[in-house]
Amino acid sequence: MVKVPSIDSTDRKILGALQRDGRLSNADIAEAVALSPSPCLRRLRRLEAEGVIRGYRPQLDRCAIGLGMTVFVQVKLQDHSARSVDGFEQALLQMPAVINASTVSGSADYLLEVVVADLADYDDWVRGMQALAMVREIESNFALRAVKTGAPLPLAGER
Amino acid sequence: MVKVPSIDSTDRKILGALQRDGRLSNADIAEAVALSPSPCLRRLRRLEAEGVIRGYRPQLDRCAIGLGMTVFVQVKLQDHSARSVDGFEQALLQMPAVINASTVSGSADYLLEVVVADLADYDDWVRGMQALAMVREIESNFALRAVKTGAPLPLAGER
DNA sequence: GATGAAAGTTTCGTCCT
DNA sequence: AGGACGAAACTTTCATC
Repeated sequence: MVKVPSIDSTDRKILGALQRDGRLSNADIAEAVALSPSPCLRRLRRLEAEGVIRGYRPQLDRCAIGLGMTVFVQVKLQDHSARSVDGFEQALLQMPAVINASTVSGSADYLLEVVVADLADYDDWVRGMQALAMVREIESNFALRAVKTGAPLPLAGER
Repeated sequence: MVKVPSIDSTDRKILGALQRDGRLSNADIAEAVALSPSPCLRRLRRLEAEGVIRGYRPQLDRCAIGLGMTVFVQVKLQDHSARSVDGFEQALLQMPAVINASTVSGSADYLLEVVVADLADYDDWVRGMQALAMVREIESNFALRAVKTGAPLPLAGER
């Protein structure tokens, strides 16, 4: 039997409050969800311990820290041997510019989100990627304008 | 002349510490960057006020909150009239399932990241998207396995 | 930018309902 | 499982060097 954390409606309210402001104190969360601080803190710690909350992050303005360019990169591998797959994924994990990576359905094997300062920086990064023997094909799609970024996850039956 | 927030190396250290733990107290940040709390707090408040730090968010386990499916959706519009573009983007902003959206180079106009509970939920969402008159084409690429998610932004000259 | 002190919060253990 | 209380720890803010 697999462990089912089972999030109830109060937990969802806590997560919702935290998504609005991730630095809310327990007292503030408790007030927001109409609970007293004690059970609220117990729930919060449980959510953290069970991994529902994996951590906390500041949302940074990429341009302000010199990362003006976001690129979505589709990658196809030469083959899907364990050696190629593991080697490639290991390489991804060691590239700071790659902030998100998934295997995907469709014609590509991987979809990566890459952040760099500028085109020259991206060129450097692509060369490093092309140097990997297991990489067959790389397609780059540059983000031109952010329309919606880092929206909170929908917690209810929202669509 | 545009405002240049000008982030120095100490600011970058502060942002780096916060990216490791977004709930760090000012005292802890100060210790991590080898500064006393007073100037550290001043810098932190400045970074927040200038929008370098746009907010704080918990990193949630999508599966644990019932969002087991992530889909990358490429959308082409019928035309690029202001009416179509504005209408479409307005619609995106009102869809909770769309957590990221950018215009992109390449054959598609937009790349969206959509989170839903399951295929039935995604089908519902796609129908809503197809119902928009300005949408010409939708291509869905399902995330099969996350290799790297929500990595911290590279702050130095990292590549 | 550093230091030190005071005031205000937060967290957490414990007990009770 | 939620609520209340109290103590300890911590954070922030301020004035001063």
